[in-house]
Amino acid sequence: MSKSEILIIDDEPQIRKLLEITLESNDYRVWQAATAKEGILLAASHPPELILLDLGLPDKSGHEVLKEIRSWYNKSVIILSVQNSEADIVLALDNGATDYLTKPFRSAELLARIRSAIRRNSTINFDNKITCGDLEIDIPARTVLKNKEILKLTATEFKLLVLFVKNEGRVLTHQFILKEIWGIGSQTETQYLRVFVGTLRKKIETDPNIPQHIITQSGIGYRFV
Amino acid sequence: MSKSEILIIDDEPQIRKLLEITLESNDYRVWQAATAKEGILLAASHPPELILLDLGLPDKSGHEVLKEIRSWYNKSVIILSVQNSEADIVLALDNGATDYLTKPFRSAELLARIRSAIRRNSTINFDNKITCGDLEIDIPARTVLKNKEILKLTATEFKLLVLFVKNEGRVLTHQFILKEIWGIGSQTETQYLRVFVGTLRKKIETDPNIPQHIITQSGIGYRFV
DNA sequence: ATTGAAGTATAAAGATTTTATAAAACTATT
DNA sequence: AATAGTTTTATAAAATCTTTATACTTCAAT
Repeated sequence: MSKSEILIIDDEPQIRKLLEITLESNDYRVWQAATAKEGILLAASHPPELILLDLGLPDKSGHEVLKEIRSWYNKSVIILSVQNSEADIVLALDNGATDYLTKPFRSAELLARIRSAIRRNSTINFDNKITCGDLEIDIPARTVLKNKEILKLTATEFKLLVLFVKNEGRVLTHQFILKEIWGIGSQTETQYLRVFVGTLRKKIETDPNIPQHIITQSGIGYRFV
Repeated sequence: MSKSEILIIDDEPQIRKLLEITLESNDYRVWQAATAKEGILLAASHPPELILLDLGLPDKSGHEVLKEIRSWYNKSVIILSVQNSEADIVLALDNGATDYLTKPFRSAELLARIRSAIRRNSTINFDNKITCGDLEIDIPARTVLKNKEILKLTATEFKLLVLFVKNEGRVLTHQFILKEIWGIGSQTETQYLRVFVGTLRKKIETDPNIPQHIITQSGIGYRFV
């Protein structure tokens, strides 16, 4: 297996050097950029497995870089930020960052988070057609087939199903699902979710009384299998 | 590989000598201190892989030494104490001790505890996926696999398991666990803990009557291995 | 060896929380 | 106004947590 490639976008040479040494001695192939412009170019010309992005760049804010990159790059991006910049971190996570590290960081932690982020890459499925047992979901066409029969789902039901399918196997908390489907501000309306899980089960489960796809985790949320 | 260094802080010369002989013949490099002051200085100037700390020191209580050391030292500290001093042991464990031994101790047990404590140093885990023998725990996905089979845990059982796993090898006192899971205010409800350890054992242990993972430390708490 | 005390394990009853479901009320679209 | 879809409300059922009761285990003192 070839080495995983990591792109570092950070303007501080010492940090880049430190990261380079740590990563190369752990068998990663490292690319470096000192400016936002350079970083975006490198990421585009040579998409790496993972990007380490400093938020404090000289020519353009890290947030802008993240947004730009995210329009075509869908692997992991870990944010590097100084301490006490929680607002920055929250913004970055909302813009699609995978994880974050605050400087100074211990190399054990850095490496663990990188491993975890890269592991996640391989499970992100951006295919437009997803098959899950007897279900077949075509996201752009907005159609769902169960045993080759077309199902009629409402907009919300479809969004919910796509969210479940994209996170197959994971337990999604009520909060998370509500945030994703209804937006922040509706995170306490657990009852919406119950109603829609109910209608979705009626359509996708062979026996809605014994759900095989949408599993309840009482007190936490749901898991799709 | 160089020898692991162990610092002994104990005022009794016979005990120090006994420990020295046992440890050096098992390929450890031994440092010694007879007083609290000396011990703290040595630990600071030359941080060892492990500290063996006697609670009954002449100049300062072992508890104070532990607190002081813990502000900068994050490797394992094993407490040496006389028998029937459970209150002392509980206090020390809550102050961050890793494990304890009551004098007189058998050298086989001493060595086993030391090996386990040193192993712990290197496996402090920032990773999100943790493997523990036949158990696989994915914290963000909130899933637990036993021999690749998914286990269904309730919210409280999962919290408890995560706490145990994150402190693998450490002795956790009842008080500490109750505080972490049920919050301060429930620290006297040891019975809750007994019930939940029982249900958790039923799910994660191959034979709940002979627990291999959650070990009872009578009068003190539990240890996860 | 027997007893008693302290600590532990387990089952099960009771209380509480969470979930599922139906249905009513509301909203937007045609 | 009819329709489809969403948001609320109400309530029964299920799951989980708390509490109680009881039995077991360990170990020191008689």
